[in-house]
Amino acid sequence: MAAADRREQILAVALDVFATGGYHETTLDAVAARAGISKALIYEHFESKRELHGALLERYVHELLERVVSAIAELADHEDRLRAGVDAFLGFVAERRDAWRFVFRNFADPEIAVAVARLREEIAAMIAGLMRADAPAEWVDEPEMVAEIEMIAQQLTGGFQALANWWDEHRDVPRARVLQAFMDFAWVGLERGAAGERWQR
Amino acid sequence: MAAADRREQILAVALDVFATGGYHETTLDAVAARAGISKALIYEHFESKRELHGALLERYVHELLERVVSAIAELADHEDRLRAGVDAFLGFVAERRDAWRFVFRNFADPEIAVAVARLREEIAAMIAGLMRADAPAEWVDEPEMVAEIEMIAQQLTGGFQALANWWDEHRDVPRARVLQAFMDFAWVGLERGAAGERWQR
DNA sequence: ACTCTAACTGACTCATGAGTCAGTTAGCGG
DNA sequence: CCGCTAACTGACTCATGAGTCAGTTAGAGT
Repeated sequence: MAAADRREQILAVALDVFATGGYHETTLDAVAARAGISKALIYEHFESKRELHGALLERYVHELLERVVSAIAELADHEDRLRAGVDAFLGFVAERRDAWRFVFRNFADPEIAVAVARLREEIAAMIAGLMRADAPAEWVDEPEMVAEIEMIAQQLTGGFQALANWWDEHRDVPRARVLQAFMDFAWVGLERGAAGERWQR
Repeated sequence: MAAADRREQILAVALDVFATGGYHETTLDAVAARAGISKALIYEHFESKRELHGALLERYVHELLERVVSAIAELADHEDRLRAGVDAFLGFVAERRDAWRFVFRNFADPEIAVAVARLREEIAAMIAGLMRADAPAEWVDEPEMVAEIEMIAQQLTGGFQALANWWDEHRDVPRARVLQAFMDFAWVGLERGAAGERWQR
């Protein structure tokens, strides 16, 4: 078997094994066994367990981010951006089931935490943009309001993550309905915010 | 040192150590060192590492559940129940910081998964109750609507969890505001549902 | 002062899993 | 048919961490 093919096969098997247990729970012996090769061969392709794990992490976090970012790219309207970003995320969950589980299992990992924080900031900025449209600008930047925005962003991202994970185990539900469920839920809050109903105490 | 006191001390130290790393990341040697005792002494009080971990899990999951359930107990109105339950949960996060982190780190654990599922069902039932008030009863029990309700419940619980965790690192924000942020966010969606705006396609 | 026991320890065994190495095989160019 | 190298393996080392055991100490009761 050619080296490049073998490397890909090891990555594929490792993705699967890492996706069911976490990092500490999975052993390279198990990966080797599942791939039908000896453990030593894994070390021909990867320096260490960490490197193997890191290669997967980088590959799929990058892909996920890529999808979201490029989906958002040319959209200006806040609602369009949110919908497109979330839909792209759902696309990843739908098409890369193992990868999603793998990523989800590693949400504590620094690399992922950074990516999630980035998305959260994106959403926070979107909310701030909405608020600015209806409230005095300096109001929006006050620490009280900043905290308010952060809390909404936390709830949106946390809620979405839970929803995505639920969908992973209810694939019969069409993607469009999941997207709609999120938009309904998120947007009513934001819409209200946009209408200035909530921000003025 | 009396046996009962020592047992409590070990539990306290173990809570702290387990709360920073997960189960696999923490060693009993580390717990013993932090407690200033030998590892063997831990085994005088607990059968195994699992049992020590399990004792903590049971204690605090039980306490958390207790708080929520007893806060909800005598309330009938759906909004009151949601507010009281969430506030009780926040009380736990506020008063038992280490315990919250410990519990949070173990969200993958079956025992916790079961408890969370129970709370989620509680919320799903509440949503269904709201819907029933405004929509034909048989409509609510259709599989399509059941999925819809589950998705909302997922978002509520997932969003709240993220919010609670955020609060854990932003203690300066008053508890009442966190509660309000959640209620604002959740209730606009539910209120709309109650008004029958969303359920009739 | 003398047990007797509960609290406690240091030094062990044993299993597991990461990482290594001295090779063996297979297939391909000459 | 030979030899050369890339792919591959079995059997190892080594570190770590769970769990054990043969004791030692301290202090309460007589």
